[in-house]
Amino acid sequence: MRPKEIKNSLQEKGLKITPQRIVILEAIHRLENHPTAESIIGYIKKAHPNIATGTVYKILNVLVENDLIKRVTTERDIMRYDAVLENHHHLYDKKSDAIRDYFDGELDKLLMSYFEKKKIPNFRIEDIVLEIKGRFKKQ
Amino acid sequence: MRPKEIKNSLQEKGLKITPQRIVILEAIHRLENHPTAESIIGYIKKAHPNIATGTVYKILNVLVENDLIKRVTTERDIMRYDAVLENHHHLYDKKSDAIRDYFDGELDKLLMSYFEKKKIPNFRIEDIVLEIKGRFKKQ
DNA sequence: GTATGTGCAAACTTTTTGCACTTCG
DNA sequence: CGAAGTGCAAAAAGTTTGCACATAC
Repeated sequence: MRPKEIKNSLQEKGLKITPQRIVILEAIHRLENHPTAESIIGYIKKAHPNIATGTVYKILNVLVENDLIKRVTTERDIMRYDAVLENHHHLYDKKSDAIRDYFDGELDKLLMSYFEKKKIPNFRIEDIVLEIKGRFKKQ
Repeated sequence: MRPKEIKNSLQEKGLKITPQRIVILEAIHRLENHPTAESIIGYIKKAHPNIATGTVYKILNVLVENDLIKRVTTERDIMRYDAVLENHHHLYDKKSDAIRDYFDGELDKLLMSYFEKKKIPNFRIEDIVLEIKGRFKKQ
């Protein structure tokens, strides 16, 4: 994602374009493996030591509320963030805390047709994300 | 789950049977909607006001480590627990914080056969849980 | 009796909040 | 210029830890 696109995405949501927001969005796009607030702060402070921790948290909440980033579901009590907005799934390593993205359009179609036939009573599905848990093999 | 079964499940794991552990296991089985530590503590303290908060957290960790309960994945920084051990999926309400269980053996078979054909490179799948996000309809 | 578990309070970690100051548009 | 955003420090929220005492087996 280029700087121009980041600025546009903020503007489209009616958010002011500030250096802090740009830097945080860039960091989440750059950092692999669904960073925590802590790792985003660590990464950013190298280049921008004056940015405040509280500001990072506030901005992360604003970005989530405006659908510019997503929170990743985990079993832990720490929040992690994802810059990928297209529909995708997550691979969770059972031993390490690694989480990787998994894209599979064929699977998405399969699920869509499955749930078109089989409705869940009293529930309107908007979105399905698979938590695929297992182990990464050393390559 | 009857008291006898709870005791057996602790015993099978080589854990000592204590009143605190029994009460906590009962609470998680009884409380709907995947309770937080806080709601478990609140529920328990009504009948057992002397049980310590720290003890509840320690016991929850022991129970998770011994596969007697599971942590539920959420986007929030609060841990929630699940007493249901059989394979199942979760329905997340986008507006409230409600999470309901969803059982679907047909879906499980479909996914199993799908991933038997289509392997994920460098990953060994152990378990698949669907996060089905949407809205509960008022009935 | 001894290993294991509990109660309590303090510490720690992560996130939120309030308010004066600053900046974007 | 005014609304929105930031920095800072304090507070809140959630969880863990250490240690003396208690209990299960």
